[in-house]
Amino acid sequence: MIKITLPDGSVREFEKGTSALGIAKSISEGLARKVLAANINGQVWDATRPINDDASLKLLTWDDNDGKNTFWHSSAHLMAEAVESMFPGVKFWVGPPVENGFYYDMDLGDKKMSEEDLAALEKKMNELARKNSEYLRKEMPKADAVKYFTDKGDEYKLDLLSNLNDGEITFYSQGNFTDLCRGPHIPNTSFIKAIKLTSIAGAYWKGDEKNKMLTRLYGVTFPSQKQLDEHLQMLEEAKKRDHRKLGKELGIYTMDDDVGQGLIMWMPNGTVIIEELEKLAKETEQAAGYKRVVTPHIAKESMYITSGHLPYYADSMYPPMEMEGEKYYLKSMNCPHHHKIYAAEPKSYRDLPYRIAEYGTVYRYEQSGELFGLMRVRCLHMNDAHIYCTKEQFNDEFRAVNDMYLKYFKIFGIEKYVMRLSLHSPDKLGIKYVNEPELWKETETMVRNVLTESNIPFVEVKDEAAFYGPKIDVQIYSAIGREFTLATNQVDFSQGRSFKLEYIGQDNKAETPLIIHRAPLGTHERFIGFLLEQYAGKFPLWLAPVQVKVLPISDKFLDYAKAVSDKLKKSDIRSEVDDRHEKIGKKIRDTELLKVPYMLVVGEKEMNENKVSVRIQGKGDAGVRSVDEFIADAVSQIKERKAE
RNA sequence: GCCGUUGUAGCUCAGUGGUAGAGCACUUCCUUGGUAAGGAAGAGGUCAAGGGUUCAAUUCCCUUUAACGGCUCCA
Repeated sequence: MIKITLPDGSVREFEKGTSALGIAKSISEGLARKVLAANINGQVWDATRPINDDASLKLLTWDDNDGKNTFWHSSAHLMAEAVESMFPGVKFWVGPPVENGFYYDMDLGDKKMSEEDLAALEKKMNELARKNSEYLRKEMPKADAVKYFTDKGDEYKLDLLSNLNDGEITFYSQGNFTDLCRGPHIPNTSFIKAIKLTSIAGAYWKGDEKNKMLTRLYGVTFPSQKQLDEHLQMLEEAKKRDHRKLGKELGIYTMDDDVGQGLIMWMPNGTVIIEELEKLAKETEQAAGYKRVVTPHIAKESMYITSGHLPYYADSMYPPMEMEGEKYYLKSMNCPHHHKIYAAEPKSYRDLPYRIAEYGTVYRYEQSGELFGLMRVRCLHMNDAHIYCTKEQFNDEFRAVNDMYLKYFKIFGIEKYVMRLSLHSPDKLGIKYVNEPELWKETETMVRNVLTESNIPFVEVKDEAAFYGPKIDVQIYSAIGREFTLATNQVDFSQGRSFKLEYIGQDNKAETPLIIHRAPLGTHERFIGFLLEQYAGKFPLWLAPVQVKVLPISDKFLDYAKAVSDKLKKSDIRSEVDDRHEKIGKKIRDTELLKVPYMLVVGEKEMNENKVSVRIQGKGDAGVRSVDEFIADAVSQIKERKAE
């Protein structure tokens, strides 16, 4: 007999060699039908695998992440079985679960798979799933496994094997499919009730662009059709929030082939938002002791050699223009220009911290395949600033920048983000990172300490630093789930020396300042793209391009509507009149769809009493009020930058 | 940059080897209507661009270009 400790702490005895599934059955049949896998002593196991020693056990179902991942991993095997039956000779690489489903990478040889094959593959998978095939685990000596794949001519699995030790080799089979696999898997294929293959894509083998491109097939499965339907419904909803769709519908921005890829043209509505954001940034930065500067869009090659950017980023800069024997580059960052401003006048320690800010326009030649709506573009406007400070001042300065982020996040109601401490990778010193191991260590510790002291939760990621120092990135997710860096706060211990920046210390000796690069509002492009999705196009009053639309009941009240609108404009409220010859229902509908926060309906009653009938976007009729009352209220909401 | 898909009216999308269609938007007219779509008429397209096959190409093939889904990259 063995002793099994359950999650509630109770200990029960079972026959040696019983499985998690057997234990589930002893509790209830209903539970047993839901068990996908089990956590045994902290490790995820097959629910059917015999347990031979005392253990702690947690049964895993769809509601556990590990259970769900096991389900999707097993689905990937089922998909592979279907692919193998339709594409004989296919060689498989790996097929892991991912956030919303699973994929399998494969080499189809000279065969091609197109989206038309997906329906047939789904059908095949459904057939195979209904066979209730069990997932069978088999251990094998490494030598046998190597022989098996050598005979098969499968270089991919041989590559996987080369990283495994003897005694660790396990195979799983279901139906006619056998795969080298660590497992675990669900008990049998009948659990997989609803299947959707979502897309075909290319993916470099081992994620390295020098390697062969494999075919990656994505899918998602569920234990019931209802869950799949809900999932698909959710994806549809997410698409409605996509900033590219909303940006077009709301007249925020446009792009044009004649202008060029990734070059955003801000339309009047988008420009209003830009100006509001800049106003916020200027107020905030002025209060925090920043001075504003303005710098040109181009600079000579020599500056980017000094800065050290050219060797690292030449590929993603627009090629240089030649003028009178000099090469000029469009700037892809503002820092070098700002360093020149720092250097323009001698500095004493009394001048530090020296903080200069600019909404700088930079150009980056991003790879064409990476361009993505407003989130990844080639011309961007950065909420940039550089702080030059002493080592002693660093902590306070860096922390003040973090506080500024958090203040902004509160204004915009940003709650779903991840703070990422991005560190260097020691093996890439001198290649991707400046070769200063000691300074890296020192500054990384400084940054980590600021985060810890401020009680800000964060994750640490290696090999994501800037070439000149570690940084904190704020990671957000687009409506369709893509990850982006929204804002960034970086330490730079390198460029100060490259530019020979100095200040005279108390001891009358020249010192090099530390530099903080920061962009709490990121770029206009990415930030507004993010806001569009965050608000689903329903901007709070202070940001809304059109804040109020006055809707006359009929043309007879057009003059009154215009008078009301003019009065609003005098109080700096962005107001328009709907002067079309349409019925009020139509005007309301169209204004609702444009997500204008307030509609003021005016007819005979309102005109006679100098009032307006207020309607709130998405909420409906909010009653009659005097014009002055409405204005006072709106102005205070705008001034406070109220979230709603 | 790489793999795959797509490109038809301002927008969303049908359709076809014999020089194109809907809804919305737009223009004009009728209607002056009280809280999410009033009616009628009209205008609008080198069917992404270039080349090829064909008696004939928007449709089939090739190249280019752009967008989209991924991969790689992201100071």
